[in-house]
Amino acid sequence: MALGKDYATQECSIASALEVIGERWTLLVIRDAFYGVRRYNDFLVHLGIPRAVLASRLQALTAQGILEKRRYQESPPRDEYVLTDRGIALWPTLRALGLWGREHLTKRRLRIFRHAACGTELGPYSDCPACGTVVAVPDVEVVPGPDLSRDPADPVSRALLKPKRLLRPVEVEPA
Amino acid sequence: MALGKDYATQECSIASALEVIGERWTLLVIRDAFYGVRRYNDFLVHLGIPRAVLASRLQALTAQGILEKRRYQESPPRDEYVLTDRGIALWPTLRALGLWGREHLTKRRLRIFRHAACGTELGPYSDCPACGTVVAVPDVEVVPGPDLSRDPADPVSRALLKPKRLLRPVEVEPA
DNA sequence: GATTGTTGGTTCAATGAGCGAACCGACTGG
DNA sequence: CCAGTCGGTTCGCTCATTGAACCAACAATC
Repeated sequence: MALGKDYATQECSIASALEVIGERWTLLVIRDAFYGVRRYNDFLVHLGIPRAVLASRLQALTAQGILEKRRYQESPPRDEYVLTDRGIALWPTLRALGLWGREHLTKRRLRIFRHAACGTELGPYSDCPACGTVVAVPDVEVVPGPDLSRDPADPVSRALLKPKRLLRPVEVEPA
Repeated sequence: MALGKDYATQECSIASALEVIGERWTLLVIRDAFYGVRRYNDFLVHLGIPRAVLASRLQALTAQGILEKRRYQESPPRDEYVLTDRGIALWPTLRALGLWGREHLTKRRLRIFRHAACGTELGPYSDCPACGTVVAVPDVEVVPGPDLSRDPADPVSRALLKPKRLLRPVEVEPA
């Protein structure tokens, strides 16, 4: 919220959190990072976000230590943005938000999250009902649900149709 | 948010959720509702939110079925806003967000959430470590933590210094 | 019965953030 | 040499947010 003044006066960790991740688009950028999106252009086409806004969000998230900018080739110089531990710690929030949206708004099963080790669908707290443990983020597998469109327009969405683990880089085939 | 166009094209329950509760101030209004704030003026002084924005948010949340407008006296006609079941279902999201903010940003214990029945501090998923159950929202007690200021300026914050259960109306003493 | 205060708003001008389109520099591949 | 890609920046336009002022319905006080 643009560091809008007023949240600061709230003595509240929720307000502090919103100060950092509460702006428009920010949480969707982070969601995409969990799905393995790492590059400027992939965020761009997948989110349909204005370029200037994306640049601003990536910079802010990097400054906050939620994303890390990492050089992955030298010539031409190219960077990718990956979640830090602090960013990964947002998973329970995203999970709770997605579950609420699914149950109270969309009522569709768009994506299913499973324990990669055993294939069991995760409980609301990213727990594996079969193994009785809380599943770490890298061990979560995302698979398309029955209500997800099978032929999306953009290449990133198409790449995300393949089952994959969270955080693993998505493989976008060049147009 | 603002029903900005683009979230709509995302096939994602997180995006849908953000469409509804992602605007500036919205989640803080909901947080206050959990804390027992119910009246226009109490939201106003506690949040320091512009009047027009508060009116707009309350109306939107009511339209979405997250808050319910309820007449509590006839003359003069006065309404209060209380959380519906759909609103109460946002508790895990708020809890996750607050925990993240506390651990990665503020690093202070501002408020402590306990199981009212046994007094045990809640785990990250609103579970009671002592009883081994997930604690329902009305059974959660909020008490001020060691790092919370003891003499806040506004009367609502002052009223919230008393331990109380979530959702129970806060008793603000008239100025 | 006139005045003041409380509650819950609406209206207004000024500012700031988001938007889409255009542009740009560094490089690659043909 | 030319076209194309990637990761941005710049530029107007529009729309949302802000803070201050105003307002209507009533209650309590003088």
